[in-house]
Amino acid sequence: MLDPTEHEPQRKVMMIDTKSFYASCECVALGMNPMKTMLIVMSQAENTNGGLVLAASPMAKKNLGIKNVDRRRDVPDDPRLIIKPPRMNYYIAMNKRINDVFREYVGDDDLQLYSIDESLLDVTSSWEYLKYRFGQDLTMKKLARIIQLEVKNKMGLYLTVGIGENPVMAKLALDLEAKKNHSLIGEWHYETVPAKLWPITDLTDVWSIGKRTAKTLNRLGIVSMRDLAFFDPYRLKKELGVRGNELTALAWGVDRSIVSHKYHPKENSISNSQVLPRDYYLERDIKTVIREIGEQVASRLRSKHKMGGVVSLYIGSAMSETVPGFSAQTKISPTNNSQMIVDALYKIFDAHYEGQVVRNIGVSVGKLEADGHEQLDLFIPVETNVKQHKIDSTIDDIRHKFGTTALVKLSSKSKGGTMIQRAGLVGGHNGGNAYG
DNA sequence: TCTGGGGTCCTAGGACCC
DNA sequence: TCTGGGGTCCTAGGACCC
Repeated sequence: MLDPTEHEPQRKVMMIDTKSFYASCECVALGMNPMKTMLIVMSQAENTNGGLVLAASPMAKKNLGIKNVDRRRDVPDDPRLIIKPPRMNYYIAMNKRINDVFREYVGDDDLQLYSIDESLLDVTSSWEYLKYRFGQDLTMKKLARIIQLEVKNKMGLYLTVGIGENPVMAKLALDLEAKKNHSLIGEWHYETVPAKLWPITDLTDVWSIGKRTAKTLNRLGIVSMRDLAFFDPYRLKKELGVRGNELTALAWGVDRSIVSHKYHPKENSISNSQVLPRDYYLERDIKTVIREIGEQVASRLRSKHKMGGVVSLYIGSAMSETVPGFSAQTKISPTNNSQMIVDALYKIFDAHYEGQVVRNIGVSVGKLEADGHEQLDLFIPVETNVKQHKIDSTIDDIRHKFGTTALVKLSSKSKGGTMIQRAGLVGGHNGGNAYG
């Protein structure tokens, strides 16, 4: 077979993440070295049995065997271990500083923020400039080292760098090689994919392949990435639809997307969800939490000046419950009004609820659009609409000034409410300030 | 894993229209 | 009516990632 990747884009791409990001940020805040300190960041929400490990420093992982998502009870009682609550806003600020460093090496168009601790850099178009600046013998590995050192010197953080000829290859190099190398750098090319990717037999190690997909592939007799690469692509397409095509490309390290052509995924939905601290038996209590989460989502919509046109509710049953949970959604006329969103949630709930014992509740609002031109619902008197808007804005003001707990509706103080315990959370983690 | 939380994308199938 | 086919919109559910 001729080289099927011969005509694929050959660019200079890096996927960079920060080693144990949250934990490392806490280490440097204490003036300590992230690679030499045993530290974990642990949330302390009521419903996680007193805490959940969100990040562990390399030494905490290595010496104490702590893993992310461990529970408090799994954490050994060791006097050397430093335990810190999460401060999302601080991590967001640190992430911004790191990306400011990246902008010295690539233009804005060639930088894509992938997650809170991962960024994609395409240095193809700045390569000549970079060679001029750092020497004609510059290589991607050398450049990775230069960037690592700058961030280490400026902020005390250690970067892990995956280098590839396209975004997905850089991501694979990061996940599958860089993290294991002492240099914290991994470099892949199309030619090295067979040696580095194909031997993998635990398919879930590969980005975008989860447990279910791995199982489906196994069922087709595919037990390694090599098998995947050579599996009949037409049959795979037939079995898995477009996903089949994506998987074949993945096995060859192929990805035709270009960073500077990145499409800006417009924010499509805002959601909040929680595992309740105990099983909920009473419909009234369940509805109280639905209202709280609905109000929280509505408040986030308003602070982003967005309105949502579809509301969805997810109810998860307790483990002991035989009746399954449900999720359902409904279209609404676009709004960010708390009462309208909660009303829609209640309508969904009433239509589907069959008395289940509940442990999980989620609310999502989608079809977002900019607010400011809200259609007034013709069936509600104008004054009511305006008045409701005023009430919501006032509540938001108070929450901004005094924190989320300052104003909790009376029913939240009943047994069902969880708002008080959850106050101050950002993205489900403790934001470390009044309002995220 | 007796239950973390926020988010995106894809698909199947039904309703409805031309 | 034992009737075709294409397109769009909508909902429920699945899968995966950080």
